[in-house]
Amino acid sequence: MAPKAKAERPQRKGRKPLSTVERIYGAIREMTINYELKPNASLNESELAARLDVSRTPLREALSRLVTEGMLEFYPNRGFFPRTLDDREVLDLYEVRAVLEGLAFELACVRADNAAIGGLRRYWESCRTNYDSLSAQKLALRDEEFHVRLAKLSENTQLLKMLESINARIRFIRVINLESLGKRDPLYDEHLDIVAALEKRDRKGGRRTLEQHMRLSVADAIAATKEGLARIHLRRRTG
Amino acid sequence: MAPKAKAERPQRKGRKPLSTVERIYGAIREMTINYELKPNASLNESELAARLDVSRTPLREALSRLVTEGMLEFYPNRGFFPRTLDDREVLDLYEVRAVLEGLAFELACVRADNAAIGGLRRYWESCRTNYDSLSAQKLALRDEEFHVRLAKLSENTQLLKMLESINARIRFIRVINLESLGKRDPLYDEHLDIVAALEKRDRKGGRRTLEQHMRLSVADAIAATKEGLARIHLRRRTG
DNA sequence: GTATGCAATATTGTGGTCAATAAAACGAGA
DNA sequence: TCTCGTTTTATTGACCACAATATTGCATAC
Repeated sequence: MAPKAKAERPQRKGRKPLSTVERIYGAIREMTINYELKPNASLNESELAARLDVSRTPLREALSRLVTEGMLEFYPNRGFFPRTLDDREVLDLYEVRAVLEGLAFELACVRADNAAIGGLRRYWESCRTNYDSLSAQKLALRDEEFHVRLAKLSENTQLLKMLESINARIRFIRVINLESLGKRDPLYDEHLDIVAALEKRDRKGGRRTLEQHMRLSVADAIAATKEGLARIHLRRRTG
Repeated sequence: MAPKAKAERPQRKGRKPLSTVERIYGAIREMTINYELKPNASLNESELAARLDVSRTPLREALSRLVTEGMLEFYPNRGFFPRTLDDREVLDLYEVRAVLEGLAFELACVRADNAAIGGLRRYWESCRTNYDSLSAQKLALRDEEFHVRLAKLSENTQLLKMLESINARIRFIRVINLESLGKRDPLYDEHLDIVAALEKRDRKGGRRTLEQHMRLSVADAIAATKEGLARIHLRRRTG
């Protein structure tokens, strides 16, 4: 008999069944993003497995995924190491992020229709409510959401994925940065400026505004990582 | 006694011990890059494990790594699926790649010293030998090497990693593209132009040249993926 | 001939076990 | 008290077995 066809790919994500591995992958990802796992020290697989109530096999699969994502490092026979926080890496990521956002903006100028742009504007204007009393944490999430929505307008899936990955890795720093921000209005207005440029399809101008907006000074990066490390250390003491 | 310190991170990669997982990870990565695994069909873990002479446990860890890298897709209870080849994704990756290369170039203009730039020039000039008789495969590798070296001059590790990842994913397409190239001199000369711009620290001009150089037309992308799919299909019959 | 439900088969998911390796603790000698 | 080498302990590496799930094959009904 002729060889029978193998199983073809299932229909793309109707609804997610969410396996064990994917569940704990998300959980561990959140932990590393928030530096709840000691950076720079090997993490104990058995301990973590027990905490998550799974065995080491699926745990290691989840950890493996995080390796290529840059969340963890892996040393043979030594184990998985949560990433450390250093200003070189932060600066590097900021540089890449700025240029990717710039690309997203330019593509959005070309590809997004007015309705979609209107949606972005409405989203950000709706964030005006209680804006000044928001915690830095919440503000960071809304800011991130704004940028994600902008990126979606580019209609470039790969670009979106990379930006989301970078955003996750620098979220901790972003929060610290926003906390130290005295006045928040500039940030709010800059987003509106970006939307305005988008509406005018002003690729060059908008991109300039955006990349300006996303820049992180070396001094700020160093200060933020210093503060971040201190906070991680403190958290450890207090429990 | 005070709580003792946990194991700190080992000295950064003196030489790599290369564990089993990392070994097969690289092997499978190559296979997917070259589409030696049926795209769009679930791959059989037991079979592949036997072929690589390992058990399923380390195999699945390696496969998991490739998921976040975009090389494989994972569907719970269905298994791992080698990625398919579609022109939307190819175009997306090309767009991102162009802008990242542009960034690398600009950073290199600022950060690379003359000696390093000289090294890049010498590397590419050394590629002149037998240039026209090189296989598309070999040419693609040298081209990729050139771009990697350029990216290294940016001194941005994250950027370098992302570019390497993207390059791997589009290598197959690159080769097809290079094959259909009638005359190769333009490509060779463009690289020299880029080096020249770098030597002159001409950020804007060089970036323009570079992004021009890296562009892929929609038509070419469609043609290349079509050809690619045909080739994969053909290989299956004959091989 | 097509469809539907059930049985048989194949494949993935996960826990357990033990070997290999690294880290820690210990002890002898200087 | 420090250093070096040895023993002990802890942790990771990987195979296997079986459970959970999906896929295929088959038979019966319409």
